[in-house]
Amino acid sequence: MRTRANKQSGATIKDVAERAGVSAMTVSRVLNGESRVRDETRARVLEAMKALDYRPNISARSLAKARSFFLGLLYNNPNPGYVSELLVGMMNRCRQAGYHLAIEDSGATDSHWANAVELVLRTSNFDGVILPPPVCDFPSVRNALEEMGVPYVRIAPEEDQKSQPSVVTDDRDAAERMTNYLLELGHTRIGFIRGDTEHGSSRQREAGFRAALDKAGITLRDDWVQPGRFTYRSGLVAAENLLRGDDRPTAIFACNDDMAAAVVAVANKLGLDVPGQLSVTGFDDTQTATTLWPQLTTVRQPIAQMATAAVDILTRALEQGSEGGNVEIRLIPCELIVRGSTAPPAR
Amino acid sequence: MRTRANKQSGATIKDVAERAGVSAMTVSRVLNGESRVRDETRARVLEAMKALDYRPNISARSLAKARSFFLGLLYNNPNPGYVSELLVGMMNRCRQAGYHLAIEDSGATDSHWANAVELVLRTSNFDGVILPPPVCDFPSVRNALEEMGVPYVRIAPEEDQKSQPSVVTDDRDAAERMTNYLLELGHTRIGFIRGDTEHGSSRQREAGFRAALDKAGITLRDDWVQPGRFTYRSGLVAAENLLRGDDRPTAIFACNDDMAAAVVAVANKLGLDVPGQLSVTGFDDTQTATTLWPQLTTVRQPIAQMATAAVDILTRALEQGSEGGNVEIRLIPCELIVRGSTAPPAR
DNA sequence: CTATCCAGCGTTAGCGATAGCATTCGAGGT
DNA sequence: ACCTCGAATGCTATCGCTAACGCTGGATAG
Repeated sequence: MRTRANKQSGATIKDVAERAGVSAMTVSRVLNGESRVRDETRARVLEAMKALDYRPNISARSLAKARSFFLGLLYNNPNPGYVSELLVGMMNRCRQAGYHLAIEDSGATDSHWANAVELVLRTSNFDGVILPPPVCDFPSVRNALEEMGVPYVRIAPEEDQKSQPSVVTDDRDAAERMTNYLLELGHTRIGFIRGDTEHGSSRQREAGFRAALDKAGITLRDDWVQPGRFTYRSGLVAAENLLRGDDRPTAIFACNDDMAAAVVAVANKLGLDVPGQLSVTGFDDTQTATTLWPQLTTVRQPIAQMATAAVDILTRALEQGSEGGNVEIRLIPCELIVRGSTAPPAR
Repeated sequence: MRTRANKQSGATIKDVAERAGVSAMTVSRVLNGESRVRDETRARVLEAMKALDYRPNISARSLAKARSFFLGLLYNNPNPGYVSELLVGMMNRCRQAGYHLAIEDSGATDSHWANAVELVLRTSNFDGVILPPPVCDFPSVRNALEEMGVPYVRIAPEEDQKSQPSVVTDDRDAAERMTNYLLELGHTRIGFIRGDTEHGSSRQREAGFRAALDKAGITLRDDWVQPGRFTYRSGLVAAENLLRGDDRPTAIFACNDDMAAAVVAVANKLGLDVPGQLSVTGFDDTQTATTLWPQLTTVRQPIAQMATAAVDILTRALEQGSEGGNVEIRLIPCELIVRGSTAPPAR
């Protein structure tokens, strides 16, 4: 055939073999870094590869090895900063491990994903898949993956933390620490803005927040807990509800940085000084946290590190096949970052 | 062989063929939606596929067709918001066109990329590659791609705009329009913060800015043009230089939103009211623009749309092979977005 | 009534690489 | 001198799919 549109217009493994005076198998061995090749032979092969500008055909390799060396990231349009960091962490480790990373989105909710995932997997043959939140908690996605026998690792899942390999954080604990920090500053009138209820982390954070208040013996006012959806816009509404009137909190714990940014914006509009009259805390330490004035006191999730860990777990599992019976869980702790948006309450 | 680690533990095309009582070739035809199959036969095949839960092996197909149906995005860690929008636009079109998107990063500069790109292409067999800024202007990357014969499309390139398929914007014109808007508000004392000189768009924007001032007969003070690198931090420095002392501009044109955010932050620190005492404009309309208070007057680049266009050009070129001799260039215009960060100057 | 044509399908021959043995060959044991 | 053994390499059969071409039988043209 030898189409000219064929990418493999260059040399194939056979050409290299011929030129080096060995069999194709030996070239393959050199290619895969196997040991049973004499140094001199290896040198000849390498030279031939260079001379012919040989490039192995990945599809052929994938077919023969029944591996694609592609990992899929199935994500659901969360925060750009979050995704961006995920990608950085993943790509680093992928490169090290000799994998490539493909991304698939379906800006839809749980139900839409069932089909989307099926379609993706039908046309892609990923060796494994990584599920960040909130996709990691979509039952339909997990079902589809399990039915198709595709290994996956979840990042910061809420459900079934122990049954499947995953990377988890200590959101709850971090939220408690953050709240304690506010208490130590002297705040007792603290408002709270929830995150998207679809995300398990929202519940974790609220639990930590409440636990800290409980331990301090402070009763939380119902109207000081406002719903939010992790978006700036939802934060605006929540902040207005919390700050309207004179009987307002002296500190607000927002479940992520974007909503905290909204709180700062509303405070500015109302002429409230941050942090003089109102302390604000965020969560995630995304770029937003340092793009504001004042910069946000927040909790850093080492997202890139989590992503790296996820790839790590996945590739390791792939290398050792299905034998390694035990599911690997890795805990990555959060860190409290104190910046300019918090101060002791005005008296 | 029939490894059990083999993904293809399920049915192959032959099994389907057998069950449907046809040849494998016919199944392949059904799979690829070719027409020369009787409806009844097609139905039998489809049924057999469903019954056996058949999933085509992508590697085998890629090998036979000499196409991978994977596109690569080579990016260089710009702004998360930018990347995020790129991804959205690309993935949508990719899905429609039956392609997958893989991303590759090498948080390095031009020189580092030469090797990185080679390595990537040696281990990936993308059908084509998309180069957003600033990678699109790295000669080493383009050379590598051309040597390896991999088609590529550039987004918003500065060099060689006409020699290769690309998606371009009217940065220059948009900057001029933005400047005119400030002039119309009555500003004559306008400061400017440059972007990263590695990005061609920086120069375009500055050119547009200067052109508008020229036409209005306003001479630009040298110390009112400050360097910047598109980062928030560089914006802080630039803003402090512009705003220190009393003889300061009444408006500042920052080359992107993050730097504009920094200007707002510095203004707040100095007790300058935005927009009352200082108008600020950004560029890109990233998330930052609406996460601030006041929200930024800025220029929206329809990034997602540009990304879509890039995929479009690339896939179209791939479908028609190397025949379609003419290079496709698509221009996507920017849009001026007026928000709260600009107002007439105080008198 | 025969030649032509084409829709509909099958056969064959790869695509480029790797797995699993088979083979060779020299070193060391007895 | 014979045998065993293991390191280095080759042979062959796939991996699953598709391109290219070949065959068939009925519709159509003349």
